[in-house]
Amino acid sequence: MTMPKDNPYLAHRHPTERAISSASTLNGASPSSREPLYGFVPRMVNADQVGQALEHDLNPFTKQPHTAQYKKILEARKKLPVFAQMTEFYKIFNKHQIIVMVGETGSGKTTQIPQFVAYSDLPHTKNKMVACTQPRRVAAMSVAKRVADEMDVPLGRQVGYSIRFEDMTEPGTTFLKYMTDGMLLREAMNDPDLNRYSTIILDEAHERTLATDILMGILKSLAQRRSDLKLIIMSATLDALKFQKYFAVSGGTPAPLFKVPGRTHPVEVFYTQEPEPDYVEAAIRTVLMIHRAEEPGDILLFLTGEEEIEDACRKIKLEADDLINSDPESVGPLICIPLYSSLPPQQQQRIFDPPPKAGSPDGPPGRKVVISTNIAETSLTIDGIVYVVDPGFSKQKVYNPRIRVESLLVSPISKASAQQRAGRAGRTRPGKCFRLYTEKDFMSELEEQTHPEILRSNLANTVLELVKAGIKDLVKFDYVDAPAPETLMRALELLNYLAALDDDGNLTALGSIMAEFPLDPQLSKMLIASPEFKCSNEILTITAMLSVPNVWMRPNNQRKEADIAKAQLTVPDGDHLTLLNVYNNYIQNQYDKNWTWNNYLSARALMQADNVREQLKRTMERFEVELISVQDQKKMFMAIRQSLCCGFFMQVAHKEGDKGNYMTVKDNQAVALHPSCGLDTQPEWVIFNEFVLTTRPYIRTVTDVRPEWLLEYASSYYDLDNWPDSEAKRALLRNKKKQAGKFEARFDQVETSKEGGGSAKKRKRKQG
DNA sequence: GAGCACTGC
Repeated sequence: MTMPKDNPYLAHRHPTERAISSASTLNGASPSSREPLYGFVPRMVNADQVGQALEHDLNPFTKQPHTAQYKKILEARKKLPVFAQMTEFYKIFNKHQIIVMVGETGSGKTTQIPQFVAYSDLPHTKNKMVACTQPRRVAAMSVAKRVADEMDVPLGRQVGYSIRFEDMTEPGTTFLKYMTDGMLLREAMNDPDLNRYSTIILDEAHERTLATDILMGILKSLAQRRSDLKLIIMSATLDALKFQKYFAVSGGTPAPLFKVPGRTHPVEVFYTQEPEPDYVEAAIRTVLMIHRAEEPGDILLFLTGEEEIEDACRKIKLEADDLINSDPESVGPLICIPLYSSLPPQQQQRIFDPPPKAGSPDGPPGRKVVISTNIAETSLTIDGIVYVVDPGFSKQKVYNPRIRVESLLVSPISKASAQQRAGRAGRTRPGKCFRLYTEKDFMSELEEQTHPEILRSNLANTVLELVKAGIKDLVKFDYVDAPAPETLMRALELLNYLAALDDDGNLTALGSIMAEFPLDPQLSKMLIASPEFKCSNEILTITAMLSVPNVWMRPNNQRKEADIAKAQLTVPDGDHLTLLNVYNNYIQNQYDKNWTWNNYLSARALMQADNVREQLKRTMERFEVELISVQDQKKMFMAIRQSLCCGFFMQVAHKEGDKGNYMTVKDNQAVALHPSCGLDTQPEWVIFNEFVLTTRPYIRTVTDVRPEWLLEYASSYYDLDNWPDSEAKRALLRNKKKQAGKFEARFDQVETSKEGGGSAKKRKRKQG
């Protein structure tokens, strides 16, 4: 094995390595007056040494005396299961490059392991960092805050975090960094050797997010190039062996396992005798049964989506009120709290409200029921839950590479998911979990694990990031679970049509810039092309608006009012232009929350759009993508519609017949304009942002375009010779012929007419 | 004449 010359950890293999010494202390000084890290040799540190350093009066990283708060927190840390196994941890960590760690809920792994590593790596002495990734922003933030407190340092100095829109680190000072997995993946794209890190810890690896999966592949091969880099993969029990095998050393010996027990209470699991035909009805019945018959304690019910949840809330409330009225002596009051991601944060906070008080001083106590999507399975923990009701379903993303469509399907959950749900009942005391399916179905029908995201996603973005990170052969890339070859093919094909990759699959100059934008490739292509049409300011806004959740609110009881408000802001030429108009009005109204409220718009989504817009703007400036606008509105609208064609030429539909039926070009999928579409006519050609499969196939966020733009700005895709026959193809061929005729006619006339004259006429015709 | 599971850059 060859060692890189600048390997800072090679030193300890040589007698010249020096342990940290205390220049200021005299011989014979007592241990506590020495440097706290006196005698520490990087990666040969043991638990006794660390134990002493933790008890030292001085903070080894700030050289300041420890505060009283530090001592108090330290006592609590010592009670964590992971703390008791520090000796074992250092034995394994010092000896191996890659380790897999299993630590159940409550073990303290996320806060403690990175600190243990820091005491061994001593990254601050080598200008390195220890990184710990998290799948979610809030986790990265809150854990960093906790660890900064534990280490007695201000957040953002020695301990920091890095998430999109927020870098709370100080270069040169921060040596322990919590970050989102996506953020580390971005860094790997521009610095494939990740040289600033001495150890990288992937936390929650069992969740198998797309970014964590790709990072595992990248880090596995990086570990071979950088023998000084250590990796820790932290996961739940069920997946540990899979990761141990994946990270096996060259001889085939699995990576070593470091295991720490959790600290949770037992949960008793019950199954139904027979399968339940209607899981929502069964769930409501079970909640009421618990409320009537079980000891005090809050209930968590898992359902699949907003509508189901709101519906169940109403029904449970009604039934519970009936129960109380008929039997106030034995049934206490009950509140139902819905929980899903599109709820405003303020309403999400309600899950932490205490349960209602007893109706009378001697009456039965109240109970809280939280009805939640999967958000309560991983992202949010609610204390005080004693009963979990699990119907066994969730909405899951599925990707069909054949028609290039991602959609959401209600599907049975996995065993791992069911276990996670049950565990939510045992966080504060022993609990019960009611599964609304039979034990036999649990054993034989449920998959062991939820399919990793990489198998359920469109990979266009990921492929571009990987190519940018220098990974040449994506088919041979060492995936933990390899995606379907067709998924990769579809991604490569799209990137090639967008000119991000050349015909040999090499990154083009354009593709290299596209990869820098945190966007789908269609959007980044459109954005980069837009200065040519002199509307990059507007395309920037539209791109930001397309990158955030839906801005339109439509409350159940105010649909009519919401639709009227929306009509006021609608631009009939296309939904993309409407999005631009909404954003501009939002700015003109100075980000006014009342204005958004009165217009049935989501203030949260608009704020997010503004935030995204700023970030994208900075990237544009960095790569000198010019920011310009044409003043004339007619010209501007035309330019925007042309820019759209540069990115979304593969998402075009052609009207067939006069009944409003559309057919996507090339794929020939029958679709209809989504009812939310604001077009005042049914144009022959439209470009759409997304295809959604609900009650029928719809295209959503749609704008009127002209076929000649498609032929001109996406000539390689619209190479009609290779197309199967279709109405769209014949219409395109007719248009081509017409354009050629016009061109010749213009030649004959000598006098050329100005561009735009014809379009004004067309608009008049349309409106008249 | 609809509906956004959940993350992330």
